[in-house]
Amino acid sequence: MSEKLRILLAEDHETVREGIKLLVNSQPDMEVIGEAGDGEIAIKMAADLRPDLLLMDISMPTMNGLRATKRLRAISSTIKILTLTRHTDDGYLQQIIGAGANGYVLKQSAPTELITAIRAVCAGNAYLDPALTRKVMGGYASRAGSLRGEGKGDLTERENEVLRLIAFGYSNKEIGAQLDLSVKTIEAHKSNAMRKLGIASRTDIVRYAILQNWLQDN
Amino acid sequence: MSEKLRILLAEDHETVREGIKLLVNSQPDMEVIGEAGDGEIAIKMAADLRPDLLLMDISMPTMNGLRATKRLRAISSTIKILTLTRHTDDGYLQQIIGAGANGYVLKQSAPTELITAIRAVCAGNAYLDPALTRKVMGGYASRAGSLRGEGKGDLTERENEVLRLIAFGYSNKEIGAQLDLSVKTIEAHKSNAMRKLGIASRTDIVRYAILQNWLQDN
DNA sequence: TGAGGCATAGGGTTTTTCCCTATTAAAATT
DNA sequence: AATTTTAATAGGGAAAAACCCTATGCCTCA
Repeated sequence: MSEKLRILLAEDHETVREGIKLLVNSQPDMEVIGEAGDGEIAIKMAADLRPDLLLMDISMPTMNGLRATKRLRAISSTIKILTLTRHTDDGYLQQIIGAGANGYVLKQSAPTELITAIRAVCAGNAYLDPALTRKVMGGYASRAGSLRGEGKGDLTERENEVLRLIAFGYSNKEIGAQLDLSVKTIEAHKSNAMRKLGIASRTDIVRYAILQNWLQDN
Repeated sequence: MSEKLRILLAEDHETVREGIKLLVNSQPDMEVIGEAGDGEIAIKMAADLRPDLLLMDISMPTMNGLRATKRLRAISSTIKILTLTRHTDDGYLQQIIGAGANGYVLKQSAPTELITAIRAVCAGNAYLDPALTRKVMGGYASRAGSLRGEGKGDLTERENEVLRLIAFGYSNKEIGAQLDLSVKTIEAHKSNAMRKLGIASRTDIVRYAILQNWLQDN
């Protein structure tokens, strides 16, 4: 019990990041050894610095936390991943846990929650924000098995791109113009993506986009 | 130069709030004298504690920062208001300044930015995040006069309702069914709202909805 | 080497949106 | 009190967009 827990911090809002850093560093047994403002940089730094734990915001530009989690898991299975998020949605939780995260803390929660979570995860436990535990207990566990493994096949880059633009309010035609593709191609991507996600309406696309954090300011 | 600057902090994410508090309190000439997780509570506390400055997140539940700013201005014209936000959009900036805020800092900016802003605003200056200054200089100043005062008339309840549902991906027909109105009525509300806002496309509606924080998770 | 996923796109039908106009009631202005 | 403006409702008809079905190269992987 001599060394401090070495923590890598990935969060795109600098002010928030600084706050978390101060909080973590105020703990006697923890230390922030690096910071990244983006998922891509985060995994590079993780590969390099080999932290005990990567504390990561789920919604970051370029590479979001979900993809970054998968990517890092492919590189290392020992580095712990604790995700920090605003989302209380079950589906999202499912995804991130499935991707190999060790814990999930809400930004809304008390700072002590975060510290507790870091300790728990570093000790080898899974940590779920108490506000979410109930949800998970109530039904999701049963479905978890079926989701793990095959999942509902990931969308391709193009499909994601198209859905994102649709959610933003662009028409298929406008998207076609923007990507220099025929409207028909856009329609096909849209339709395939929706089939894959098992959704059927424009509102479902928007809902999906919200969960993916595509509809933030910019 | 004896007393510390007394700061009231309004921000709904507790982790973020704690971070900012640590940051502010780490300054020798500043002190967080109260915290609120919601706009309504914030103005009550402000009336009570009479802080030098209210540092407020624009996007909070119940009463958002924009409304809270207007409300507080009606109570006191001496308490400084510094808004903290993720939004870089000009229109929003316009609104919040118009409502009587003294400064506007982006969450993305460096923590020192925030500290600088607090000092500037408390000294009686207006403070705009450098990342935004250029935008304001480039064209908005000219339009500002016309906007101030009559503004682009607020939307009615119905109009807001319709725009919100449109942003969520519902078709005019679906909205009509939901509100038990004719499609034609929905079309009219939509069209009027867009004219009032000076916007022309579906994407503008989505952008507006994002700024209104209508498209958050739930 | 063949099965399936991916990216691309056309044809034709159905659905939705857009533009203009209209009625009534309530609110603001003069 | 009379007039003007705004809000909420809605129709008709033209234009645009979305939807459903089908199709073609191109890879990859078993």
